Amino acid sequence: MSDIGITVKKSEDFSEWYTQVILKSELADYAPVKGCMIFREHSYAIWEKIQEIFNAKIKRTGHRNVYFPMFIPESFLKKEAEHFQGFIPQVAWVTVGGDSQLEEKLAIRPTSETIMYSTYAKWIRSWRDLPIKLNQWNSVVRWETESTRLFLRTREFLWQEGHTAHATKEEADQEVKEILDAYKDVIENYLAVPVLIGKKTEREKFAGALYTTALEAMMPDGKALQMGTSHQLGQNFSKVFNIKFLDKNEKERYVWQTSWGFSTRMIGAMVMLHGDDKGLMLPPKVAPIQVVIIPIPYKGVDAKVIQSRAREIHERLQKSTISVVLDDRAEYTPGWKFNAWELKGVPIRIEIGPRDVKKKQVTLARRDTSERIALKEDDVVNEVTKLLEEIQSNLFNRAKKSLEESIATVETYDEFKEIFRKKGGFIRACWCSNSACEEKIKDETGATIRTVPLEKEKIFSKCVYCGEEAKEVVYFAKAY
RNA sequence: GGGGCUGUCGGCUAGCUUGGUCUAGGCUUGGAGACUUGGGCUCUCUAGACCCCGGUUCAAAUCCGGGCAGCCCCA
Repeated sequence: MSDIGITVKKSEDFSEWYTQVILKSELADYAPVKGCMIFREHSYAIWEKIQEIFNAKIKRTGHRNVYFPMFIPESFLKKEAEHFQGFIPQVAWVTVGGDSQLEEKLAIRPTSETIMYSTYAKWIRSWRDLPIKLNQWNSVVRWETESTRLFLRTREFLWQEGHTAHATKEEADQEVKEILDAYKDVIENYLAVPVLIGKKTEREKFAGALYTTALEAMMPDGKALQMGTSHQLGQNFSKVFNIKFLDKNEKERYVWQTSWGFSTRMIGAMVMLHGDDKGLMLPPKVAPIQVVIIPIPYKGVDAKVIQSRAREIHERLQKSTISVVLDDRAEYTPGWKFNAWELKGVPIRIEIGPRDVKKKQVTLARRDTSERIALKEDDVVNEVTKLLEEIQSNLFNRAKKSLEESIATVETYDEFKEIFRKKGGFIRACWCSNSACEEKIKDETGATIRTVPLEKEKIFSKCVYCGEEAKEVVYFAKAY
């Protein structure tokens, strides 16, 4: 075993394992600037898949893509006080252009509410102009000073941000929910990452929002990772940016708005959740390469026959919708290739050797179970298609099971602390809805309320901290 | 926000405590070739490094200061 592969076990040194998987599978690399990363072909291809899937979904529901500039005048950012307070510590500024000092410094967007909404004010006059449902794929900069992690926390990251304006609160509520459902579909059914869905508390909500909904996943090290957020902004921004319209009754009204986003950090979640000691394990639906074919020639046996069989199978799969690569490089041994492609997370490997040729079969190897299956050549396309689906659901089911196992229900604060310290995960507890208790728990344990279920769960005890009457069941965890 | 650790060929590292044959060693990778191919084969040849800036000293990979970058722990 050389250093080409992963040299630590996921279960023994999770942090080191995570870094190695990303670097060695060539998903990403470090950039020369602190906290910045390079998305290499492998991770960018995954991101493109995600874009494809999500674009199709939101376009079906009337959203369109746009691009707004990355520079935001300071005065714009300051208009909504809460928003400004929330982002100011992390904003990177441009103060000089060429050799002249700028009159007003420009923020490099940490998010685009302000620049987009100042423009929405121009575009919206009448109820006929509504709704506006725009999305953009871009990068944002948040100048993290704490330690940064590849994909999870970087100073610049890729994301999509959707920004809508509606005539009524109900419509905006509906939009928040619709996007939340779209996110759930992408994250669970494509990335195979199961999530808890709910609202954020006042303390955790987006700066400037009326309320925030979010999707939270649980990582193998017991920490929760936020996979996406969808905010009801109310009229907070429309009032400060003066986004008004005349309704059908000729009455002037402020619009109701939403914003929502998910970022490349979800790729990090996928890596952590599905990867193993051999490296990456990609869910078939987002894997840039779903199948790799490795011919196994022997000297003395007719190598040409094996080559041509491999090509034939390759062609057959290419004609279907399966994304397939034929690795017929002579310089590497089959064993070397097995390891290399497993490291990259390819879901299915097809081996074709003398034994297979003789029996008119191919040998399939599953990345998720390491199982080897012999298949009749003629069944390849059908069987591979079926198997890809099976691997997809196997990955999700496994992760779902571990999510469920990570949730511990507690009634007392002692239990809370004990379980939280020992294994992390989600702690399900009753809460009095008082921010003071939430704050104390965070100070004393580091756990925050990750989510308040949308459909209230049945109260089963007093508030876990203060012992007063509880108002809701919530999920605590340490956050990434 | 606080504390700690680290930085040597592309990767992993030896050397640093006690400055001096270090002209920086090994493994791996990269390049050329041979031999092979059902789990990272083997052999030959070859290329490749002391993070940056400053200081101490006859002499710095080694000691000191600063910077940059990475990692860990606590809040």
